[in-house]
Amino acid sequence: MEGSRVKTTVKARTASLTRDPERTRAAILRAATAEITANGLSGARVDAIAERAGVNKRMLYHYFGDKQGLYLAVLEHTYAAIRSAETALNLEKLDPADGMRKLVLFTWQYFIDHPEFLSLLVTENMNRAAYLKKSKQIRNLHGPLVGMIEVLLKRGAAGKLFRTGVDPIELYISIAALGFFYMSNRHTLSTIFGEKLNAPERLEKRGEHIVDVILTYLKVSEKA
Amino acid sequence: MEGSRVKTTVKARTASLTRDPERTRAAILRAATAEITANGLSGARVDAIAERAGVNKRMLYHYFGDKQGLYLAVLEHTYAAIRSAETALNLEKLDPADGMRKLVLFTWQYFIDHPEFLSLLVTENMNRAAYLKKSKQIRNLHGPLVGMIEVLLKRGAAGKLFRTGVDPIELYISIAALGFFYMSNRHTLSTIFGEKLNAPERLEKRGEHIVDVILTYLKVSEKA
Amino acid sequence: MEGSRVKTTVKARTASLTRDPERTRAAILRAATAEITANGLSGARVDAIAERAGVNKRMLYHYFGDKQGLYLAVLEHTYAAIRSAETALNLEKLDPADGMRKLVLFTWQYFIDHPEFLSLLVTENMNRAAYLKKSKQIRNLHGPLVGMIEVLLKRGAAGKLFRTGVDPIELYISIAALGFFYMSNRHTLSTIFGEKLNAPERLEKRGEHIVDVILTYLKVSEKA
Amino acid sequence: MEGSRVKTTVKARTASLTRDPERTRAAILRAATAEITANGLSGARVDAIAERAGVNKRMLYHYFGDKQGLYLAVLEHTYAAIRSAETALNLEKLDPADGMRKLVLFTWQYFIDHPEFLSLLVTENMNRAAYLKKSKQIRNLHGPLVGMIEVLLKRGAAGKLFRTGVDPIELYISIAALGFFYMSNRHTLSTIFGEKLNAPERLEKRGEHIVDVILTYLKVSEKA
DNA sequence: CATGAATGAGATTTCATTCAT
DNA sequence: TATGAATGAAATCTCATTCAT
Repeated sequence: MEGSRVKTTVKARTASLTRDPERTRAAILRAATAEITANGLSGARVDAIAERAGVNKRMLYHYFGDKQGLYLAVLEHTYAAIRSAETALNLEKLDPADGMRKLVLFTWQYFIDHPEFLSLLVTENMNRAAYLKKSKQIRNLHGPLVGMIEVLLKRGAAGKLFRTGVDPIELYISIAALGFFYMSNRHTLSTIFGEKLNAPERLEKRGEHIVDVILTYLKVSEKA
Repeated sequence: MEGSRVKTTVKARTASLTRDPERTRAAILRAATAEITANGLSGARVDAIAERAGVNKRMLYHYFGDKQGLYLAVLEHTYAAIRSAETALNLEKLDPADGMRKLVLFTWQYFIDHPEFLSLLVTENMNRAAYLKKSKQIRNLHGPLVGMIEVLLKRGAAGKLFRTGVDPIELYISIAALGFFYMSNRHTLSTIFGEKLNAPERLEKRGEHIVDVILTYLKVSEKA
Repeated sequence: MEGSRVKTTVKARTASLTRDPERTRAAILRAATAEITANGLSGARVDAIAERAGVNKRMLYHYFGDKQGLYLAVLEHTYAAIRSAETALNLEKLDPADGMRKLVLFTWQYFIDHPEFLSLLVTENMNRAAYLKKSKQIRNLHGPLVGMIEVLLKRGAAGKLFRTGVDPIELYISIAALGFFYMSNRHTLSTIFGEKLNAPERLEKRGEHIVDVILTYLKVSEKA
Repeated sequence: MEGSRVKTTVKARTASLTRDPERTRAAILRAATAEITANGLSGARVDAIAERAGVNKRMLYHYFGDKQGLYLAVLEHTYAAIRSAETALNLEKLDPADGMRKLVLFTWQYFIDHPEFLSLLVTENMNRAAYLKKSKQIRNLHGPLVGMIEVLLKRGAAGKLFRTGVDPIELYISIAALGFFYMSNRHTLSTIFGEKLNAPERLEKRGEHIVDVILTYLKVSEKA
């Protein structure tokens, strides 16, 4: 069996990574991210990771303990990246509608640019978030995100621009959902609908649609 | 490794399934669905499926060829179920807004009631829809769904109830997205936000939110 | 490293052990006993056991779970053998001195005939009896042995043949010690003393010596 | 597997053993003794030894060649210690019975105080004394011990205190056996008999028992 | 149709030892 | 002298699949 694993040709071991621990570690992490997001945790092969990274298999164990430890490192690294990018948005300087639009588009673009983030979330949910629950580092990362959205909503409501009573977590889940599902399920969706959802113009159109849905929802004063 | 596979106690082999081909086949399919959706395709164990089904391992091969064949059967069976349920909705008899509300709530409820459907889509997307592409049966299933939505939109636009120019596929993806993402990612979302997204009252609230978002979007005449 | 492992040529797989589970299980157990007693638990190789047994390596895991499970089975099997042989001695029919002589000589002869028993005890003590503690089966095996000795001592004391106040456990340990140490340490002892302790006439002489030491101790009425 | 290896926390590397060859060597030897006696030769880990010793792994190879060389050094060092302690007993000044008692008690106490000596003998016997045979140094160490016992026996026989015809080697083996087996097998013995053989008062009682057995044997004039 | 013992290939992990710095 | 990253070989264990009955 195992007919559906994704294989990749060996990365020409750039300049033979001798005696540069930091670089070796990073190479392993990068390779593991690629292999795990392509094949899932149980589908990922330690051999393949080592080969991709151009290092001896033994090194994975040296740096990360075991396959699970490596996965956890990948997870933490990947989560930290998006949350740190979000924090850099500086939405507080924009007016509420522009701030929200920026957040929505950023989120959408991030999903497009980082398919490994999507895959990893998918994998981790198949694990019932078992690893995520172990990582304090990650769990503490999300207060700022919610706070950011709360401020936008309050300012929008105060200026009579947005409806009131919106739950920031519910809203964020919707913002993420509209982009995440489209990207993470693009293979089956493209197949059943017979359209190339991956095409650049299609992606741009989708981004506008998401902004439209979210802002329309926020701007209307009365519930439907 | 393999610390995160989900195991289940053996299902009391109901009256020893000897000499009832149809029942044996169904038992295998049910067991395979459970095992695969719990652990993914590469995480699923043939032994575990046989044990769950209470049949001899050899039977899997007899009825389904190999693990991949079994997976394909599970996929087809699961997809056919939702599409057939949708067709039974008879939306054409309702007014556009009620019809849309019914479709949205049906979809949401279906995701709640059929976690195996979500898991299977997730798994199949990790496979880049390789199996789905092979199954003509499934691909031909989706014309009616799109047609159904198209009719609702046209009737709503004609009656000045809905905005015009809405792409039915884009809309369906959004309807599905708002529920799918919430459910499929509930483990990580619950963890990072520290809330129990699975609680019944939370699920009901989410359903209303989704209806709200979709109908608000459709009813507004001008783009935001 | 690992220069001191004991290897053995493959046992001609007698009549190819096809489809005879009981025989396969027994063959594995026999091979495991040989390999583990020759090399210790950590020195024993699963591959070597499979080869000795003439079965596929996979079978060890099929029948015994893992290497530790196999070791536990070996331990239980080996312990049960000596205790059952002891019970068959029927010492109650002999007069106390003859009974004691018989027990001592039996114990000594058993150690000569079953070097695997000695090796296994040695191995298990290096494990701090971790496996033995887990096995209720074995722990419950030793009441009869102590009882048997107690009866002999009482009858001997009642007949003024043996001294009084002898602790049966302490005595049994001495009986075992005088033979066990000689056999289990024969390699180093032969080396440092430059004598072949393994020679048959030497073994017989040792048996008489042990009987002499134990019976002299028991028969004397006053403490030295 | 490897569920039974004994691990220990790192010994605070006392003031970083840089540039003190003698100290480094001694630290390695001490650590190796601990690791090997705890886990056997094949169970001992080079990494663990280095960590225990607080030195770089490369140093083991520098000083001792390889793991086997290190083991041999441990063996020689440990054997030399007991033989040198024995020589210091000065038994020739005591009357035969007191001399014998002193030797017996010394041997017993030495086993109590030096569990690493017992473990090492056990390990070396599992190796069939392969290393010991290579070490002339050790083999030449034992003449004096036998001589010492011979003198005691002769003096005792001459004074009509001891029986005649006692083989000093056979006797020494018995003296050692009565203590060695009790200590080396204390884990399994404590388990099967359900008593704490390791308790201080139990150890003292055992010492008296051994003296009793040996002296009773020697003092009786007629064979049993 | 049904069983479950058996297999071979390959997965993860371990370990003594060497090498560049 | 000292470091610890790096290695290759080999160890334990897993898994889809086949085969004798």
